[in-house]
Amino acid sequence: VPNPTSEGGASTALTARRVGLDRDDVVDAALALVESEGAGALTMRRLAAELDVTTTTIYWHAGNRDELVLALITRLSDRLAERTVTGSTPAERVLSAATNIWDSARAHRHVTALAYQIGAASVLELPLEVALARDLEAAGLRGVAVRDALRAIVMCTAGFLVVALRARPTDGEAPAAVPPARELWSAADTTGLSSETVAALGRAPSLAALFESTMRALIAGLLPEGGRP
Amino acid sequence: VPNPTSEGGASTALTARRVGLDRDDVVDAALALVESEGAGALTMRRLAAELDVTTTTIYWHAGNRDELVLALITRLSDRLAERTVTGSTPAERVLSAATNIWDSARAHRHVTALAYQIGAASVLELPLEVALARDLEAAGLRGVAVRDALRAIVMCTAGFLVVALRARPTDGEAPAAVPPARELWSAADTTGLSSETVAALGRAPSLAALFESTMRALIAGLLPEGGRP
DNA sequence: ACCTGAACACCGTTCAAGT
DNA sequence: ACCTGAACACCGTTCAAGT
Repeated sequence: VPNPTSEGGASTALTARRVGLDRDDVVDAALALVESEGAGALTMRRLAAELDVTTTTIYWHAGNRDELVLALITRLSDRLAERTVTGSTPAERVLSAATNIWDSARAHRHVTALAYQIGAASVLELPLEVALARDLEAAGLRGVAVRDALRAIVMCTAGFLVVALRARPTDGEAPAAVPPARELWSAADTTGLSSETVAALGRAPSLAALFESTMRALIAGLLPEGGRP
Repeated sequence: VPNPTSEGGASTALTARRVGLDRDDVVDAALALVESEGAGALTMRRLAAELDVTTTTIYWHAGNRDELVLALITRLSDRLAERTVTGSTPAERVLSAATNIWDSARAHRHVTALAYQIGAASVLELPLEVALARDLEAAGLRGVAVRDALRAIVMCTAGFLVVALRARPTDGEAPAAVPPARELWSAADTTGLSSETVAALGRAPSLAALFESTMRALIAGLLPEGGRP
């Protein structure tokens, strides 16, 4: 039986062989690993195996795990295509810029979830936040008013994302057996609430639809004259 | 020198001594550990040491770590004092109920952060969410409209909380060296943005003040006639 | 029923050593 | 400069065994 790996080529020394690995290679491999299998798959040993080196080689090129994770988030941020903002009214354009953050995060759910974990979400989203700031200025805001409106929009988006990005059972991450909303609300003391409302509270809303309507309400309250031209 | 621990009392067998431990004792100790030192301090060995037993004893009483964490969150939820809702207009009362969630989460930051991690935030907040639902109905909403307004408010609050509850360097959790907003925005490509706005974006906002103004804007957009009586 | 001791299969990280 | 091998101090979890 032929050996498919490490066959052919000048057989060099058994130990300390030169692999020709780059820091970029390590970060790229780490990013690919997280994108395909989630943050839980990124262990130093697993990554080393993927690159066919020892764990210590990872440390030499990319530092410890925290540094590696930050590097991989920055790498994706650089790669992230600038999304275009559409809409004719200020409110519509701001909504579009916010939706870009929402869509981009869901398109890279594993890395985004990891970025949230270590508090580096704005490192990842920076270019999209800049675009949002521009349309906030175009809507008539300035200085701290832009800052406050931007942070409000970004934070509310983050709130939607923490539930949208939650690891599903199919992900392998095996989330704890937390009771679903239906069980929670049927067991709660809901005296004073109409049964119609209690029933509705037990059903999960459509996140995408709720995100849009919430953002519309929020943006209308944030922009001068509700963002109408 | 006198031995301060395990001295005095009938010296029983060296192994398999009856400790008289309860499942409640284990969950209480786990809760106390997380409240005082954060989720990172909750390891099975550490908890066992705290209770002066072996790790296997924890498993026998409380199951694995996931079950234990869920139990500890449920325990705190039961203990959480019902907070009173104040205000005369519907909008004010809804804001008060939302602020209760915000305040309660910050009063129990470590457990709340843990609950968010495993997606069990609404287990912890359930009583406060019920109170919010009541005032949403009092404001004239019904059924799915209550559900959607409640989820919007709760999710936006969650977004603020993920940054408010972020582990500080003083916590021992040693967060990764993610660059502060100032560095981020001064290095970003901010062409088209006024320098006044760029400077503002580099400074962190007051979270508490921003939470209140954001909630006011959101609630006004969510309630019929903006929540005015 | 309640608890221990030992073990298994993992982690991140460090350090002396090789080429 | 670049990489290995061995080790340290941790994890969660299981299992046979004790009383």
